[in-house]
Amino acid sequence: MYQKKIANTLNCGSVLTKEVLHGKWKSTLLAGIAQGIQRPSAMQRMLPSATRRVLNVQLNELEHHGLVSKTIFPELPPRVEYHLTELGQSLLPVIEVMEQWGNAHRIELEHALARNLAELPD
Amino acid sequence: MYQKKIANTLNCGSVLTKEVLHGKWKSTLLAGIAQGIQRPSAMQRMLPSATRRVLNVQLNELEHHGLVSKTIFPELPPRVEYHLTELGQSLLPVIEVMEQWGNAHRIELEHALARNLAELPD
DNA sequence: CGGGATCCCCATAGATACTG
DNA sequence: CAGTATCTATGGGGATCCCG
Repeated sequence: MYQKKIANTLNCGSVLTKEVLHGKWKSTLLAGIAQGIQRPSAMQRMLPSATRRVLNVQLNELEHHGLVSKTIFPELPPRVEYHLTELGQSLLPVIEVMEQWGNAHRIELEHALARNLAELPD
Repeated sequence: MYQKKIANTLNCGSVLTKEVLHGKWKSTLLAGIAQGIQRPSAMQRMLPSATRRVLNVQLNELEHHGLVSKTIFPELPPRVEYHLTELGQSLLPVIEVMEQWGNAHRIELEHALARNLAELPD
């Protein structure tokens, strides 16, 4: 019988942070929401290569993790807005640090990652 | 990640950072190496639940990404040491920020992650 | 001691179609 | 416009065995 994957050692804080950010579009979504991109349709415009389903899945995860809140307006046409919670806002500086490090070392990183990441203009 | 289908948007720096840290044990490995745990056998002692193979895979990735350097001593018994490169050292503050955020919000996060695990499909 | 090679499971996420 | 259901498949990571 295949045993469940070895649980992550949650006593390591960085692993918790990685867990919360785990997902292909999460950091981008959080940054986008922080910048005012709050409606799903706008997010799709921001990330045209992400499917609606995946965005929904990740938004749901972000919501369940307490990083964003979801507001449904009972209108026609339907309107939904996502906002950062306090916890989500507290994560922004962390994303910002990651953002800066990634940008600062973009050249070296892209070279090293070149075999794994295809270039996409987006 | 799934770059063969849809490549990650590399114009987002945080995605680069996530790519580099992508892997179950990478942040722990980097922190360990920074603290002087440089030999594979020591890493296994530090992470007894990680298999040797996975540690090797992730160490190879870290090396390939330019975060660590590998030194092989042609001795008997064989000896190998990993050291942080400058790039790897520059990443330490980033991990530290993630570490602190994760620790600061441990309670809420563990609650949210546990709740997430409890949510099974109907 | 250190590092592969092989096999296998399942979580993430892509494509598509459908509902309200 | 927003969200869900089903299907598919890539690849991360676990177990195990074998080599220098």
